Amino acid sequence: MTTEGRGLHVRVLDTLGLAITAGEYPAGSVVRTDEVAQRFDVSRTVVREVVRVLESMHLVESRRRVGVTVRATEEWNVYDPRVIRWRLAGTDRPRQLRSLTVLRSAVEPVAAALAARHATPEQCAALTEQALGMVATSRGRRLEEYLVHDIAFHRVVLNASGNEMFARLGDVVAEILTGRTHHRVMFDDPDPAAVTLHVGVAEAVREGDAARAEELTRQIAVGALQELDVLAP
Amino acid sequence: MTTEGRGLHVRVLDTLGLAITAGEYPAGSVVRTDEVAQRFDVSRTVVREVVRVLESMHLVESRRRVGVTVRATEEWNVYDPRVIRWRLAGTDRPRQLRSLTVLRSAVEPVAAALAARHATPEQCAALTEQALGMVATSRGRRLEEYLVHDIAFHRVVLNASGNEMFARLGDVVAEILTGRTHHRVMFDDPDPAAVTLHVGVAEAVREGDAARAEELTRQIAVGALQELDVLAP
DNA sequence: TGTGATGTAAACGTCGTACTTTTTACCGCC
DNA sequence: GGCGGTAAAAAGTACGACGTTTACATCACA
Repeated sequence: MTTEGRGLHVRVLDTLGLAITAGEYPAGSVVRTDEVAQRFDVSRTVVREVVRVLESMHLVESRRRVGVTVRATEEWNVYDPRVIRWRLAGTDRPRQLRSLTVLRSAVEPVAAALAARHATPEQCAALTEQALGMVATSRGRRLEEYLVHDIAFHRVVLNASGNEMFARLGDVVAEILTGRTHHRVMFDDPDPAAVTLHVGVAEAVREGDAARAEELTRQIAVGALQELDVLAP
Repeated sequence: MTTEGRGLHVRVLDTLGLAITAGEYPAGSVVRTDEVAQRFDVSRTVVREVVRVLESMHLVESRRRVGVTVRATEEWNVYDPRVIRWRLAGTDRPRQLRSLTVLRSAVEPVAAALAARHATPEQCAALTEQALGMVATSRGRRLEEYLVHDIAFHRVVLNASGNEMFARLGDVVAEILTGRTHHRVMFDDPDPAAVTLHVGVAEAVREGDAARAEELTRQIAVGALQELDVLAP
């Protein structure tokens, strides 16, 4: 996540956002735009645009005569992809990972059930293809390849559900899975049971068996939650 | 939702956001900042801040030499509270309401189960109080009062789940319930079965019966979905 | 005639400054 | 000690200038 990219204000935004979500500025603390401008060596115009974006994420609140005050965590727009990225990159990554995994465990089973009803033939094919890919790469330390299929699989399910709110969680799931792979001991292959479950979901969706798709996905979710308990008690 | 409120840029933001989410600007169409500035009679500075916010919501994309282009619906940050508000106020309100209700039906049962485990005594008390309030106002065209208790009830459940992602959906649920009440024929009282279910959830949470809390909440969700089918086939 | 290099202008990006508005805090007066 | 007015601090807004990128057209050359 290099932040040097084009756009002067992106650098400031990323740095500030990361710092705030990491808790470097406790709730209620104030920042003055002039200070920020000076610190980053940019014009006040740029800072103001950054503040506007931070404000739209409910991370801060800008008030005259007092400055830009950091809001309490409970007010943040925690569904904003950028906020999620910042928090996953910050200090309370474990907590965040747990929250998101719980969300997954609630949403994905329902999404799978809907997918079983609405998936197009193309989506069914894609699902099977990704499941097979997972099988093929599930042994022999091919974790990176496995990850790609895993992410693609869950994305297809969420998209096939036909619900846009579900579909937009694809990035979150991708982030979670990526994080899990990269933070785990890289020597052990994926759980064979999980692989089987994925194949089963693909089957169930293809056959239009909503109940089974939901149940199998629920088992996948349970596995993900248990895994979290093992890693972070 | 008057938009005249303090802040010159809020007016522009609200107007533009509403127009975009309402589909007045098809995906790919371009807007020029100078045009907007002239149209709203504000400086380009203000427009640029608005564009930044719109950009952070993934509603638009700003590129040099071409202008501000509207993104496809699939790219929007549909979890942003403001985007939700705009869409609920716009033309595809029914579609949006359905998406959100499905999301609710996935999340709330799990949240209720978690609440049964984690709710504090205070939260249990609040839950019972709101449920009783629903009972008390469930007859005699007291829909507005009923609505207040209904919203408070679901908020407490989501908060008591202890999961911040769930907790942040409180506003969404409030929006849905409000919309339902105000768009329905105002003569019929709430479904008595739903009231009973709420009382049951409060009970189950208080007793720590996660399974029952989940099941009852699921029934509430099913009811909400069926209601949608009746209103918008 | 087709293809590639080149130039140009259009739009956003950034900056600095000046001025306005709101809100807080302080000070003096009753 | 309370009350009101005034001053200052900080964000809000405006404007004008210049920088930067890049789509598009034009032209040269094969």
